[in-house]
Amino acid sequence: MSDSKMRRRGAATIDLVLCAVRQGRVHVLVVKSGRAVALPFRWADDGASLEAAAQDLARTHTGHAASWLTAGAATTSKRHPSGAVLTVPFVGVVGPTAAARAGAAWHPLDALPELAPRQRTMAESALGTLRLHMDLAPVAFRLLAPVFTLAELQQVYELLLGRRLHKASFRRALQAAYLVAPTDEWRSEGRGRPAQLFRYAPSKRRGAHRSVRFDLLRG
Amino acid sequence: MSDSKMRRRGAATIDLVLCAVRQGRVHVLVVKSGRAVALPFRWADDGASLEAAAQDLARTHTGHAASWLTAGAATTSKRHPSGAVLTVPFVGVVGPTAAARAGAAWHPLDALPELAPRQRTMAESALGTLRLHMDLAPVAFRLLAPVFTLAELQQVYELLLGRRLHKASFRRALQAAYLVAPTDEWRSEGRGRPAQLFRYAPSKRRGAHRSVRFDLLRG
DNA sequence: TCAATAGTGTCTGTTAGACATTATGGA
DNA sequence: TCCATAATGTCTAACAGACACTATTGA
Repeated sequence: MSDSKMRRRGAATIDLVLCAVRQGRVHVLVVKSGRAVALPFRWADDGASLEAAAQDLARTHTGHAASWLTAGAATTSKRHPSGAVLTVPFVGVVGPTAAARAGAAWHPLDALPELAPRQRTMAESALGTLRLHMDLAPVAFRLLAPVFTLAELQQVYELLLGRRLHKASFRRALQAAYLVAPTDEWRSEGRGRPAQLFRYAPSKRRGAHRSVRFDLLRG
Repeated sequence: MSDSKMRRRGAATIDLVLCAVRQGRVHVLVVKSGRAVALPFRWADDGASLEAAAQDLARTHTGHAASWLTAGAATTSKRHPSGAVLTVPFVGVVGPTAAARAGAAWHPLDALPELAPRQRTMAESALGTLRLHMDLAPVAFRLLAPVFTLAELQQVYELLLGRRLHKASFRRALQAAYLVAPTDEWRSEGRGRPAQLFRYAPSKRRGAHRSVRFDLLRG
């Protein structure tokens, strides 16, 4: 590899903010390097595409590729002594079952550990990035298992939007958007009536897929 | 400068999709190089920030800095023979009075000239980028002069959203959002009653700045 | 005057959100 | 049986969109 020679050719790094919902909160993946923690990052090799490199980061630390991924605005930094390098920040999501491998850990987004200033900024803006894309991309659904209850889906929407939604209105809007289809499975969660499981199944049929609107309030 | 040596250190290029509204249509700035046309681009110098470099591009070709600017997702390309380089695409807007300098020209976005495939993709996605940000950033207002009529503002919204809006509803939503303030100036445009001029003046006061919602249709 | 555009008040069908009720499981 | 959660029906205040009307200029 002839380390720094080869790798410096692209002169860019990939930083990844990988998000998942665990125990009702948004978590981000961090890697432990000695005593400190940091977001996963790597040098961009010349060969691979940037997105492939980011996916490789996700696979390395969780065993799963991100189920949705987007690149953010690149910035210059002085991370390397021999000159400025470009940092390309990625924001991705994985489902709730992806475990952190050795050396990595999930950390609540609303109580981040000590991070480098730039990485802290990236992590804090990740939620806004997800919110920005959730109307046009299936971000919320990629944070869930392939089948899910409507309560789980509503919880993800509430986490992304940062506010409580109204249950009946949420389901009406969902129905009007033709985004989910019921399965014939049900799941019993402790007490109470079992919930029907749904899957993500966007449909073009009649009604031209109105995007899900939520001015909804309260619970 | 010892050309390629110095400039290659960052190994990245800036591409700029600069947008403006002229004669009721969205235009993008292109530069003529010989017979072909291309989007403005330059190598990223080590010293300047990427955004500063993009602004420099705007100033070079129009004399004005972009009044709003955002960086998109970086991609790798093979533009340079000595290896892959990163391309950081910027999307920016300028007001309606910015003129194209010699060597550059405004071109309608809906009838683009022959461009390199990647640049064509960038230009075509620019409108989507503006639409994505217009709810959180004053994109629409930066496409206008400091003072403007409500008809002009509505036209910009219609261009960005790609559909006609309802006049009365548009103004009601605008009032509820506390985004504009009237001036004491009026402008007479040919026949008809003169229009009052407004300026962008977002306010936090009561009603917590509900973002402008438009499910509005028709004219 | 007429024509053209700006700006506003009123009406109505639609719907977000509140509320109540039924359904179905576990304890 | 009681409790907890799912799912759904009904009601109402709010509002998007339609429409009509007034206001104010140039021709």
